[in-house]
Amino acid sequence: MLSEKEIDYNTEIRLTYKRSIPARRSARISDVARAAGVSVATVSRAVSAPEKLSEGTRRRVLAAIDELGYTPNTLARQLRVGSSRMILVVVPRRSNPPFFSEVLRGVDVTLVEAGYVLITGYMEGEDRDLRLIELATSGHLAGLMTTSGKLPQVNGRSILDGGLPAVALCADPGVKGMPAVLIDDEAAARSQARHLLELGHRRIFYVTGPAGNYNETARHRGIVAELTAAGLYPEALVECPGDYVFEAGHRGAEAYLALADRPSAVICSNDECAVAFMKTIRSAGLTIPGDLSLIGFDGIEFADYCEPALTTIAQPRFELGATAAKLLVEMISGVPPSVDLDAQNRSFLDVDLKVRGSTAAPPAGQRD
Amino acid sequence: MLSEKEIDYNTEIRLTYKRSIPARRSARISDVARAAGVSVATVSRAVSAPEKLSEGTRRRVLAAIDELGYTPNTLARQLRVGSSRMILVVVPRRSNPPFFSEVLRGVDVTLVEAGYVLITGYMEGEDRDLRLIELATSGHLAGLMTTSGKLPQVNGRSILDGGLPAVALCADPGVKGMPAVLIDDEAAARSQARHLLELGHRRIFYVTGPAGNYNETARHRGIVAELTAAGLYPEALVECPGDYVFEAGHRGAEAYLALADRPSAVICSNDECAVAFMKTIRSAGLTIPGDLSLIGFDGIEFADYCEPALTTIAQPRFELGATAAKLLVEMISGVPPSVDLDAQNRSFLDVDLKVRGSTAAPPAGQRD
DNA sequence: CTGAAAGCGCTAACAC
DNA sequence: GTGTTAGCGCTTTCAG
Repeated sequence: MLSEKEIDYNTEIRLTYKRSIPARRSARISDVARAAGVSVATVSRAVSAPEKLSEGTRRRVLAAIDELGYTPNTLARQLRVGSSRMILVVVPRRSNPPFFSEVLRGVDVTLVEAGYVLITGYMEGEDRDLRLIELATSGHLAGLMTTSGKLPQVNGRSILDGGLPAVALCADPGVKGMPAVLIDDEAAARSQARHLLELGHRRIFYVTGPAGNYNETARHRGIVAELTAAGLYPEALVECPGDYVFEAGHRGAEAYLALADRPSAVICSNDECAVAFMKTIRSAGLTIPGDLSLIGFDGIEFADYCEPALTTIAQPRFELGATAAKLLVEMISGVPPSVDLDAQNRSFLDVDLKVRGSTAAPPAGQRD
Repeated sequence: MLSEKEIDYNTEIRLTYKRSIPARRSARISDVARAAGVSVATVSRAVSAPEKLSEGTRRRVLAAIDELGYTPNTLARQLRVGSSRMILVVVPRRSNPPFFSEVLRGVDVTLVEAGYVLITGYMEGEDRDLRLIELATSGHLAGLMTTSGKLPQVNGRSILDGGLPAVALCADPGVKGMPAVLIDDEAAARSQARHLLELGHRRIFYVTGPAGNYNETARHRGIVAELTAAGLYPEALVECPGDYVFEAGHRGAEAYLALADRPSAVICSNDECAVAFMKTIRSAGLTIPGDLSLIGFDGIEFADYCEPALTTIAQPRFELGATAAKLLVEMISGVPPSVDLDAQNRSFLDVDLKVRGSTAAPPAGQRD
C-alpha cells in the first residue's frame, strides 16, 4: 500500500509538472515469479488454478503476490485469452434519470456479481454513436446492452457489427434474433385508458412521447386500441406532441388549458412529464382529480410525492435491468437462457397499475 | 457490416447452443496489411499518423481498412503503449439519481470529448470495493474519479494504490495532494440558515444527512456557525437524523409533527428529502410556507415542480462534473491545470440560493 | 507438479 | 516512405 507521502508525490507531481516522473510501475507476473523463485507459468496457475500446485509452492507464490501487491494485468490477460469481461450498455442521452438509474442498478448489480464490468455509453448524435461502434469492435467488450429502440448506426456501420452477444432492454429494436427484455407497453397503455374509461371518462388528452420512439409507438397503439374497443376512437383522443421531459408536460398543460372543450382525463407519456403537467394545471387554479384526472407512466419515486400522488404504471425497473443482465451473461457463457422468451426472443415483465389520488370519476357535468 | 442473416445467426446460436460456433473474428492489422499489400507498420501509421505516408499508400490502406471494416484492437494497443483511455468514476450506491446523473453527464461529455471512455463503479460494501480496487490496479485505467468522501478501502488496500491520477468530485476525501472539485458546503448551508433568519425565523428543524458524511459534516458546521453568529445556538437548532433519501424526509416530518413546540423553519439535507418532508407535512394539514418554511439542497428539477416550489441551494451539477473531468484529463496528460486550485488543491464552484415559494416569514404568532 | 516457449494484436525503434 | 522486429504481460500447450 502506498504511504500517504507517496500518494501525495504521485498526484502532486502529475498535477504540476509535465511527465517529469513516470508512473510507478506496478508488479508484473515476472516480479512475483522471481520473488517466489518459480516460473511465470506457476504464478499464473497460482492465480487461476491453485489446485494444480503443490501445497508448498502455492503458499510461497501467494505470499509473494501479497508481498508485492500484485494484481494481474487484465488487459494482457484478455488479449491473450481473446475475451474480456466488459459490457457496454448504451443509453439515450438525458433519459429520465429516476427511471433509468434504477434499471441500470439492476444491470450493474447482476453483472458485477457475475464478474463483469459495466461501461455506460450515452448516445447522442453521430460522433458519439461512432465512438460507441468503435468501442464495440475494439476488442474490449464481452457483450452489449441497449436501452433504446434505435441502435447506434452511422453510415452503414452498426453497433452490432462486432458480432457481440447483445440484448435489448426496455425497448425492442426489432433486430432478428436479438433478445429483448421489456414490458408490454401496448397492454400497459391499454390498462391506463381502461382505468379512465371505467371511472367514467369519455375523452382523453394525451401528451405523447417523441415520434417514432419505440415505447411511444406501442403505448399510442394501446390507447387507440382501448378507445376503439369502446367505440370512442378517434373523437375521444386529443393528442399533444411531447418528448418525455418536464418541459413537455408544462407545454402540454398549457395546450390543455387553452382548449375550449377540455377532456376530463389526461395521460402523460411518463411520470416526469405528468409531474410538470400537474404543477402547471394547479398553478392555473384547476384541481386534480376534481377538474381532471391525470395518469403517468414509469412509477418513479417522485410520483408518490406529488400532490396528489400520481396514478401511474409502475415498471419493475430493477428487475428489468437484472433480467436483461442475467440473459446477457448466459448468452456470453453459452448456457441456455433461464429467462422465458417468446418466439421473437422477447421477455415481457409485469407492470402494476398503481391507482392513487390523481385519478377519480369525472366532474358531474362531464359524465355521460 | 453484418447482414441481417448473420446477426440472427450469431445471436441465435449463442443463445441456444453451448459455444458450438466460435465468435466471428474481426479483421486484424495483418489482414489489412495483406489486403493492401503493405506491412503492418504501414497500416498502423495509416491510422495514427497518416501524414507520414505517401498519398497513394495512404489511400490504398484506408480503402482496405474500410473494406474489411477494421477497427484497431485497443486492448492490444494499450498493452503495447502502456496506457489506456478508460476512466473509472466511483459513485456511492443509490445516490440521489437526479443530482448525480447530471453531474455524471458533465463528466461524460467532457471525457468523451477528450477521447476517454467512462466506467461507472458503484460502491457498496467490501466485496464491491475490492473489485473496484482490483480494477484500479489492473492496468485498464488511465485515471480515477470519486464522488464520495470515503474512498474504497479494504483491509489495508486503497483504490489509490495503483497510483492513478485521481480527482475527487462533490466531496473532499482529504487525501493529501488529491485535488477536489466541489462546492463550499459550509458556506452554502450558512446561506440557507441566514435566509431563514433574515425572514424572521428563530428556530430551525434540521433533517441531517448520514453521520460522518463529508457534505453533511460541512453543512452542519455551516448551520451551526450561522446560528452561533446570531447568538441562537444551540437552543435554536433541533436536529433529526436522516440520510438523504425520501424515507428520511417522511420520517423527519413525522418527528417534526410530533413536536410540542415546532420551529417555524425546516432545512432538509437535500431536495429529495425535502420533497418527501413537504408531502407528509401537507398530508397532515399544515401549509407551506404558511405554517412553516422549508428549504432543500441540490437544485434538482423536481424541486421546481413541488407545490409550492422548493427554495433550495442550486448546485452547478453539470459544471461540477465537467470541471473535475477537465482537471483529470489535464493531470493525465501532464499539462498544468487550467482549473483554479487553492493551497489544498481544491476548486470551489459557486452555488445559487434559489428562493421560491416554500420559504416566507414565520406566522405572526412566532415572530420575535 | 513445474518450466520453456509461443504468441494474442499492436506500436515504435531501427534499418533500408 | 516503408519494412523488420522486438516486445507490452499474460496464458497455455507441450515437455520433462
